[in-house]
Amino acid sequence: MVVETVVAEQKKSGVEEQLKRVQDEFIRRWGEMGQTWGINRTMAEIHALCYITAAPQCTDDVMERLNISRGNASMSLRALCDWGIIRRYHKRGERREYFESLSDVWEMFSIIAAERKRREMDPVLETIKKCQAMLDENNLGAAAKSEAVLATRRRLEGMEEFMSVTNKIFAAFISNTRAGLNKVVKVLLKAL
Amino acid sequence: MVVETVVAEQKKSGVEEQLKRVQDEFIRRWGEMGQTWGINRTMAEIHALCYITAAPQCTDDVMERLNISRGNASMSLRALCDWGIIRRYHKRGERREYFESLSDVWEMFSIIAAERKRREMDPVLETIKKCQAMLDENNLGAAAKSEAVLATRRRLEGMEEFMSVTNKIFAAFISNTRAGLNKVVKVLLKAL
DNA sequence: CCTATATTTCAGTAAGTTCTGAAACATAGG
DNA sequence: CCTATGTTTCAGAACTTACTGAAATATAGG
Repeated sequence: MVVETVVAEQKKSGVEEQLKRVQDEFIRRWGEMGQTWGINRTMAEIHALCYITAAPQCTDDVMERLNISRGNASMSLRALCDWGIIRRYHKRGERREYFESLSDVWEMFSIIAAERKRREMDPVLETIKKCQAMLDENNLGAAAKSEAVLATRRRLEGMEEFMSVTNKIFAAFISNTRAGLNKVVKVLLKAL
Repeated sequence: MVVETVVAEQKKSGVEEQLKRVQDEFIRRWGEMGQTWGINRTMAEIHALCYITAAPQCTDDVMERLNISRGNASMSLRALCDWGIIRRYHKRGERREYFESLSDVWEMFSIIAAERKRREMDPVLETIKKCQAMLDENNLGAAAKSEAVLATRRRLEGMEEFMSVTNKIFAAFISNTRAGLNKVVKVLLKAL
């Protein structure tokens, strides 16, 4: 009886350890990826932790698991909430706040894509348009036909075409639900 | 006659100034965008300069135009060549080296996408697969059915599905020519 | 109102990155 | 072989970003 309990506990602990190793592996890789996409390592790691554990984590959980200070945890959690890819979660009767990740990866991607489109792609398109206006015949008169001006115009057009197509693709992803996205992806993969 | 020449020169100089303003605008914006996508500002600016001028630039051109040191210019130009989005260009009878940007934006994007897929997305997929293996029934026995393990598996699967679809889309873009890409994009945009 | 607990803020510091400038290197042409 | 011209490298400086730890703030519950 006693022996059985011990064995069961060992088994359980073995599984938990393995689970922890799996989580650590995932968290590390996610953090590394975040960095190269312009999200800082710690924020990416916190998000990975919330996502992979599939359970609300409190500030102390995050601090202990990732070995970071309270200040850092607090600020990074807030930033992730601002992005909208984790949410505050209140446990009844508990004082402290918990945080949980969205569970749908497609939804997270949509949120991130929307924000990056707005902050980084839209301004580029705007700049291209502005540059084109600056080279308009109205502004430049006959000189608008000079080879240098024409060459610049061609370059601006090449970039504009690319950016506006990319922008449309992003916009489509953003405005679609999971189901819609699946359809899109299916169509796309068949066409390729 | 003399007067006419002067007027012509003034006009020309006006156009050149305007062209320079356009280029500066484009370069600035491109540099800003690069930063948030994990490419440093200077490298992005050098690339923008080569692209928008549509003419081979030498090291001194780059240094003067962007106000950077010779060392920085040299190293950044090399890095851009390594990426493959600008190329060395030898002018007959000239000692110094020039650099020109690829002219096709879609081709540049393909090159960048290929590299980022290889360096950042493939490792994540690999890690997910590894994590899944670590939670296999073979490794964990009966405990593989515990709720915690099942929840983790579901999260890994969600991420795997997303990453492998994204990966396929990237792969398709990478392996296609300009014409192929256009077709893909058309199909996609119609489906949305 | 007070205490215990939880959270946020922020000045200072650590870590990381980008850049400069000068020296070393490379080479074409005399 | 020497000089003139151009390129690369790299140690250290300048700058930027991320993090800590402690103090300030907030608030539930007695």
